[in-house]
Amino acid sequence: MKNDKIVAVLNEIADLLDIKGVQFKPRAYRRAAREVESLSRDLQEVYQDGELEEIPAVGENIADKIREVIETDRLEYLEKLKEEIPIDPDLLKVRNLGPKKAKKVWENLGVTTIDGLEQAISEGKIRELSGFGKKSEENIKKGLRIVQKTRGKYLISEVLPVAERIKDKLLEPDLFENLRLAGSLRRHKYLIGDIDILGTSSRPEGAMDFYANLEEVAEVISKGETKSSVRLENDIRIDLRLVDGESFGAASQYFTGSQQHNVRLRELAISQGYKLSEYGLFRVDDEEKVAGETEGEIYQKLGLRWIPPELREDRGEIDAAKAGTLPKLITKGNVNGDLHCHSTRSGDGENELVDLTTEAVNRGYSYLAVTDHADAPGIISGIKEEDVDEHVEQIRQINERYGDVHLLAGVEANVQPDGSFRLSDRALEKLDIVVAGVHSHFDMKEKEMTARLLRAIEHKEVNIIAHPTGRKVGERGSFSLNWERVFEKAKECNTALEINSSPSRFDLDDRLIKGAIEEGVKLSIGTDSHKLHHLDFIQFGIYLARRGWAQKPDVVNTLTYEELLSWLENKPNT
DNA sequence: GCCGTTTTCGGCCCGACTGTTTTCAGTCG
Repeated sequence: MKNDKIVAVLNEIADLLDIKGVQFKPRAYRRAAREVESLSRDLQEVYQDGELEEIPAVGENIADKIREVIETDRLEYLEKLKEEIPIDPDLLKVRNLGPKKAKKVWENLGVTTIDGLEQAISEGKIRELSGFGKKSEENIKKGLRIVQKTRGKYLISEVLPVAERIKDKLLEPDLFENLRLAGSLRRHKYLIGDIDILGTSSRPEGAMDFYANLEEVAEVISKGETKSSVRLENDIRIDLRLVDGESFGAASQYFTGSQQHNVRLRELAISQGYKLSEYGLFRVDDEEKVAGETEGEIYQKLGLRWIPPELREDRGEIDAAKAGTLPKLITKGNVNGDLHCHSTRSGDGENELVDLTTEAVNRGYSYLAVTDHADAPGIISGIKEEDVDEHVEQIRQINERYGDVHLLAGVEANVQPDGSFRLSDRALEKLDIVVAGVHSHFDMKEKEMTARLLRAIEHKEVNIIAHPTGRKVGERGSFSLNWERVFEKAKECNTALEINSSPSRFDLDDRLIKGAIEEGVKLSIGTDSHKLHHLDFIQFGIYLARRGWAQKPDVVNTLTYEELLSWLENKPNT
């Protein structure tokens, strides 16, 4: 996909213009970058169809620049800017060093990189610059440590339990009347930068003191009466904001974000003669407050339905809220089963069938698919052709003994480089469900990889494509695929694409989910469980689905057992 | 540089905290 590259180019232009001190243009470039980022289409095709300028926030000038990058793989305008300002874009990722200060260290000290900044600090040069001092140096030094150590992001699966625990602790001594997790965590993004907590307290000073002195706190970054930030021992940062009860809704709205959503909302408020801040919605004429206690009344006063936090990304949700066409998002209660689990039959699986059954019943599931690895190169003791009968028989026996939940006999078959499978069609036919996934040869060219996956999608026994992009979070990128063709084929063949809920994968991601749904493709939420507690990952898959605007009918494991069986059998002949 | 129930020019979100500034600029969210 060219989109990522264009997004990077546009953001880099914005950064450099910021450093130059240019007004407003950086904002324009950033908005365009955001719009391109949220496209579910490949920019190459938008370009070929001559529709670049139909992308919101992309006008004549930016469209020209996108064209130049696509055609020549370079951009003269950016190259000139970089010559003029040779600052490495990574330098701006250092906290406490914004465009103005970056410009200063560059002009006065010739610093253009993170390494250069580190050296300038160690030589004591930073504190001598005008506008800088000992404290500034100290803060930049801290920022430097963070950027080098963590690159700043954590998985929701790591952060959510921490946030819940801190919130519970804060509630213990009766200092807060209200507490709510906000920010990207409330929007259920899978990567979280920091934890935002919002509260009300009649004793703000005591509340802030208690917070800053929690045993988990390693460092107090800032501390005021309404806002304090700390860093925990594990380096995660928490921002706590206190507001009055009558502003709690406005503050919830504001601190939940995203920033882009908020900017849009404020612009909408202005166009209607209002001013929106974290304190409430105010009429401009007489500064009268017209809403603020709940989020709902703010959206309502602006002529909108309340928007679920997962959708607040400026991806069309405001227009949908205006038109009353917001999706009715899938919920945990809609999910009737898990369609990707491993048992001890997979070499790397630890779940006994009996335990899986019990756990499925505990979760109120009607069915659970046992999709053990099929034999393939690199797979430890996968199911071979001659094991299939035994696998099926074992699951049938469990089903006879425990009537409360239906186990489905399945495999996770490896899609070989040519798109075929090692198990014969006869073996696959015997199974209730077949999940197919790519587990090797990740670096094929887009054309070959697309052909490989299309062949798997149209195989008459394949029901679900597992972890369709192959990416592993923080480890391996997606492989190259023509998504329009994948979506088209998946829809035509009634093959579902998986939302793999395992934190190491989170694949598909929200943007591709939205794209798939728009093309009419069915999705399946699976946990890829190898241990019993992995079954809980289903929650993260549902979060992802919600962020991708998924509704109940889009997801096959919201079907009842009978409906699911009929879906599994209803594969058109291709 | 983009955009428009403020339309083809004149706007572009808003506030808290910090530090170095002696009245406010810079950064962040």
